[in-house]
Amino acid sequence: MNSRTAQDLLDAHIHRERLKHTGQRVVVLQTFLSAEGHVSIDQLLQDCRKVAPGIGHATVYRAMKLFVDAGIAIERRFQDGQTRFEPVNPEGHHDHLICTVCGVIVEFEDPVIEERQHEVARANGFRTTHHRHEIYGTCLDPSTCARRPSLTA
Amino acid sequence: MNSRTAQDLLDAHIHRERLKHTGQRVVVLQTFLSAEGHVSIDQLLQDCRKVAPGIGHATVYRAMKLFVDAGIAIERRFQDGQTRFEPVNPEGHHDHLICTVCGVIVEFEDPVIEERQHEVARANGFRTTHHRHEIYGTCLDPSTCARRPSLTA
DNA sequence: GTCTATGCAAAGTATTTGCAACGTT
DNA sequence: AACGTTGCAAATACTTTGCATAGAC
Repeated sequence: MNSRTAQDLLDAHIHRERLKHTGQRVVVLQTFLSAEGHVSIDQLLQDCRKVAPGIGHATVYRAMKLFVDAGIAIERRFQDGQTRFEPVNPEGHHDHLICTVCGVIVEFEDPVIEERQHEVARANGFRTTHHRHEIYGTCLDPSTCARRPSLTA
Repeated sequence: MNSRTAQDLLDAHIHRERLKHTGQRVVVLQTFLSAEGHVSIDQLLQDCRKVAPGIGHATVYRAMKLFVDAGIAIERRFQDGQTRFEPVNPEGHHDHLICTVCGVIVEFEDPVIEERQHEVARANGFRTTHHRHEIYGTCLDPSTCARRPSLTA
């Protein structure tokens, strides 16, 4: 999602809910959009403080919740205990491949799996709303893998 | 997994690691095995206390970690913040369908999806070790769905 | 007797909430 | 002026850890 769309979605949501525009929300939004996907609150807070030193952690939590409501961000929880956020992708969702050694997160999307999930749900008397699919493994190329910092470090 | 196998695995692990057999571990193991899958620590603690009133929560946490190490239990985290445990299934793993209204958790296993995951991983230069796949949706049958207590309630 | 396990309380994480001061409209 | 927002601190929820005592071997 580009900065333009995100800002429009936020404006619309703020107007709809009778909320207010604030400097902090602009900072959190810009920081969030310029971070590479899958940012943790902690990382986000640190980055925001480079621009707005006085910003509090509760503000970042509250802003991210607002962005989720506004349709700008998606909340993700992997296995490391921290909630991470990524920008909504208007062209559709994707799932994740995660290396347990170096922590790199790769996005994927597979129509066969998507299709099959709906069939499985239907066969069990469910209507699918969303899903979570994470494949854990290790990078086959040790040279690039070993150099990246681990997710759990 | 039956009680017999679980006990054997635990005995083996205890012997291997030079640990000790204790009454509490027996209680937690029996309680865990007789609970239907996906028990939370909290539920487990309450159930254990029916049999052994003095048992502490730390003991249950420690016992479950031990069972995971022994290959008896698997740790699962769904979206509700609590860690849940289920017995290891020796015939292979399965994934989950979860109703967001009533909270019922149904297990599924689909060879097409399994196969496809490995291909996706390979295509991205990964070797799969494990994965997590949860499909969220709603029960199509409202009569059974509405009667069950919600996961998030 | 040695060394692990237990129960309690305290500490640690991640996140949420109460509240007075502040900023937006 | 009215009301949502902020930053702080306190509260909450879940899990882990320190420590003295109890129990297994």
